[in-house]
Amino acid sequence: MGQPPDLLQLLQLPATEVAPFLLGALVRHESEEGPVVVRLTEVEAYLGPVDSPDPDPGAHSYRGRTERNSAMFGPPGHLYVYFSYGMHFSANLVCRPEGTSSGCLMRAGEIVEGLELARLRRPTAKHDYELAQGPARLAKAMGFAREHNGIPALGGEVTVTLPAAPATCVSSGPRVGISGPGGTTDYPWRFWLEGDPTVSKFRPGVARARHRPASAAPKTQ
DNA sequence: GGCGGGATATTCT
DNA sequence: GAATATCCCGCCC
Repeated sequence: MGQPPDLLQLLQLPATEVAPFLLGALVRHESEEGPVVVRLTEVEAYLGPVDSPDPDPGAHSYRGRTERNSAMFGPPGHLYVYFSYGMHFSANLVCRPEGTSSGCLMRAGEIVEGLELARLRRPTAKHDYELAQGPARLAKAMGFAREHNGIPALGGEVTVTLPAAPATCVSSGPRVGISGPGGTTDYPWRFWLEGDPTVSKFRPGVARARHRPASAAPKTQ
């Protein structure tokens, strides 16, 4: 028996409408090493390219389809897993019909099954609430990596199950780690379960001073 | 527990 | 060449 029709139907909608319903959802990944299940406590919504009805300057797909982001243009209910900062993976659940681009970034959650395996994958976590406290941590605890980009998430290796009832105590605010247009309070598309200890700590997406090669030092005159 | 800085590779300009 | 949907470590409260 597959998913209740609710979920696939829900995933036809833009991520901004889907996101709050994903709070409390269970995401199960059955790998060769064993199963791990996370209960989502924090997600972020991303919409589409500049020339779409819902342009989103913070979205990877804002400048159109590329090899990297093509999974976001694929069918809803699949994963978009991307690699960033040269070392981390993060996973999205793709929304809206094929050919359009929208997705929900899984930012944080509580590991509710497969704790031992999750601890092995995240040896630096001092507490269990840190195992999936952040998008790259969640992906690592779940075992999501490059090979999971574009695979179905509604059955098979990965399964998403909605909670019996939509979550209460949902808060929303600006997205994390995005600076410039699209990153500020104009787009309050980060959703989380208020008070849950597994929700990631926000660091405001302000541009911190960056390491720069000496050759790129600012001109003084 | 909160900060500052470094690390790392893929992408697009 | 520069930015990035981030995390970890060391240090300081």
